[in-house]
Amino acid sequence: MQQPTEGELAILSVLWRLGGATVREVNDRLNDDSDKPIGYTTTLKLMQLMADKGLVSRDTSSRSHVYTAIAGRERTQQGLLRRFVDATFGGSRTQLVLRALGESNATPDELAEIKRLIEELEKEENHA
Amino acid sequence: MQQPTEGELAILSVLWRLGGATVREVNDRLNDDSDKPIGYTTTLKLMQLMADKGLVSRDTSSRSHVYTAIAGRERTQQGLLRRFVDATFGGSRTQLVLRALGESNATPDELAEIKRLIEELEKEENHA
DNA sequence: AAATATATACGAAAGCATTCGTAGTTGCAA
DNA sequence: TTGCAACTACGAATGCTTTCGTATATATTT
Repeated sequence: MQQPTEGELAILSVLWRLGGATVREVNDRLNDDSDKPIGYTTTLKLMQLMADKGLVSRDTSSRSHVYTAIAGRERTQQGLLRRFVDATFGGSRTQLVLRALGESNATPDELAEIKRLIEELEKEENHA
Repeated sequence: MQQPTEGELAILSVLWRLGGATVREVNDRLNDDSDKPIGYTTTLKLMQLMADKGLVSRDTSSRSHVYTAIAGRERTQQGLLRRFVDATFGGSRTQLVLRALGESNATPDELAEIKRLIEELEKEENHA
């Protein structure tokens, strides 16, 4: 599965949230969040290209085609994360985490959740 | 300070390691790690553009100009991280961290270091 | 039925990063 | 001093993503 570009990722994010959506719906969502408005045909074109690449499927049975993400969210995030860590932190996920936590405004709950995960990982270590 | 592109970041990484370096030195390093060789003039051009953008400074007193990073490593990583988290994890650093740790091969030492950081952050929480 | 709104399709332009060819310069070695 | 090696400068080509204009078809409203 090919990695999405930044524009494609924005569209995938909407599809992950909505499940399935028309170009109109996606384009509206994109323009809700966004500063600079994106033209309808721009979104359409991008989604057509994504269909060609296999990132999304589409149901063309009604006039307004309904698109659905094929690319999985976790898998896609993992792939992008790998690229980013390689380029920016020399491949060290730990460095990334340290930098991310260092300036995050993580809430106590979030910190607790991360700590819990770490403790689980440590348990796995011990079992191995 | 403008964010570097991916190619520029690769060059900055070398400069951060070496302190100051000529185009030849940077190009050699890039081609050490890399699969696909990068032409000398390609690196030269990129570094010239970086000088224009203020990402690096250069000492032109000798024939081989010596380049030095102006962009700081931590600051640059922070900036790139923010962009990435916004695009890929909807701005949630916590999500990023959870995903990064979930599949990392972090060593026990690294896990311990992250835990230590979290505990420090929790202490700060309490003080506030 | 005619006018209007909303779809898809698609070529092409625009924007940006990267790559390279080539010209011209400077140092060094034969 | 002649020639070769290494350097800078820079225009231009390439490649990729994004954006948009326009043609065309299909629904909906008046």
